[in-house]
Amino acid sequence: MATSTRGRIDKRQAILGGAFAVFARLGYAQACVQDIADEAGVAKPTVYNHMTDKATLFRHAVEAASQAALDARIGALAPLADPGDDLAGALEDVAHALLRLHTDERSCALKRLLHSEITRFPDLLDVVTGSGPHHLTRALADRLARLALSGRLRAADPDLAAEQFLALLLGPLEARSRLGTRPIGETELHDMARATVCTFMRAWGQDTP
Amino acid sequence: MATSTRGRIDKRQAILGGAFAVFARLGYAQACVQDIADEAGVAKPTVYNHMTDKATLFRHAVEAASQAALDARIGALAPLADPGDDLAGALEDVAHALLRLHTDERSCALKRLLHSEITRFPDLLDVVTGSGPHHLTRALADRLARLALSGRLRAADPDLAAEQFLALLLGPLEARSRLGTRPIGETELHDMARATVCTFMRAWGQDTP
DNA sequence: GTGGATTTGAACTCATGGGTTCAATGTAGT
DNA sequence: ACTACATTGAACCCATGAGTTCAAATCCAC
Repeated sequence: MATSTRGRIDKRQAILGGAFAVFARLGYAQACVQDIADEAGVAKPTVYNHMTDKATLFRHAVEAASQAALDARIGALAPLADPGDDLAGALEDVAHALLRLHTDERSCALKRLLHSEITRFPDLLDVVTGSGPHHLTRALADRLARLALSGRLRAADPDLAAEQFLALLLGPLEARSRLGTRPIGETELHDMARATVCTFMRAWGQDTP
Repeated sequence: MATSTRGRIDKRQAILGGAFAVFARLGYAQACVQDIADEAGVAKPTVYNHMTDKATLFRHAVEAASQAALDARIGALAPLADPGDDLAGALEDVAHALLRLHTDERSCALKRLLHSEITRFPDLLDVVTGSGPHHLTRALADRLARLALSGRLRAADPDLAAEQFLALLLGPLEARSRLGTRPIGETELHDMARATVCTFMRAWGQDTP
């Protein structure tokens, strides 16, 4: 047939990718395995050749997407390693990058899937605590602790500072994006990043200017 | 006995209540109408006597629960109408009340349902924008504007202040409650409220004390 | 009581979809 | 070329559950 089956390419990747795409589009219950197989360009028995269940298929797909999202987010913290002499500017860059990463299609879908299926798949909590906001908070706290040590931020409680920075940044997202159904314009993202950094520096910047 | 259709109205409430309970427990797709009828203490045809669809049943149940949640949350802002001379204390009371309201069983279930079914029921967005965080933010912004007028807060942008207060307060909830699957202790709630108010006052309190 | 509407249980129809089977058809490695 | 295995399409089995039908039971106003 004219299908794209080229030898022994690892179909597993195609299946996981297609699975996440379909789950993201339809949710767990509404996604049927045939749709996933079609999306992956693969026959249905092939899916069951690699994954025993629809459930484990879901788990693996979410796990992979979750890990990828975490890597990207932690990577976005890089400018804080050497912020130069414009700390607020570096924070704003990081804030904007994080906003972009949290508003893209896959991230919104991932968040929806986690929220909706967490009762049916309680073991996804391990994936979340392993790659969810907790790890990102810790990574950010590490950066902030360094900055506090060099006297550019209040020294007290970098964990709390990181938690509040992310809260200030990402909290308004839900309402503004209408639960992730509305894209947010680039200028609005910049405004949100600036407002976050401005308030954050008032609360956590070096006192006695 | 007030109306000639008393029975009808009673059953309708029971059905809506049971529907929300079952939807909250199982999600939309997994909840079957028979379960809902049982939960409501009613026969299945009676459900279809009041609601044409499983879908409209879901809509009405979510709408009712959403409205109730909004009323409670806006009610929790009351102490800000007359905060006395301890503004931080009043803010902390409000913060704590809001945290309690956002962590109870029904609120978590409601949030899960909205996130998971928003793609299948886009019209629920109207319910959300009508009774979701947006209205709460506006109500809080009104209170903060009054306080700013009397010189007890920075005057600039009460809308932003309200948005950031709620973000600081509710943003950390997601990670701490593990997506709503873990109850948060009373002392931890108090700590969160205090940390929020402390940071909020540093950023938005009257400058030059 | 009586009559009209409502509720009820049980059985029914029908569509969906998870998971399997199987014979035919590649595809690798040797 | 030959063998061992992966893949494929199509059909199949079977559980689940939405929505309906209907006769019997129940309720309410008058």
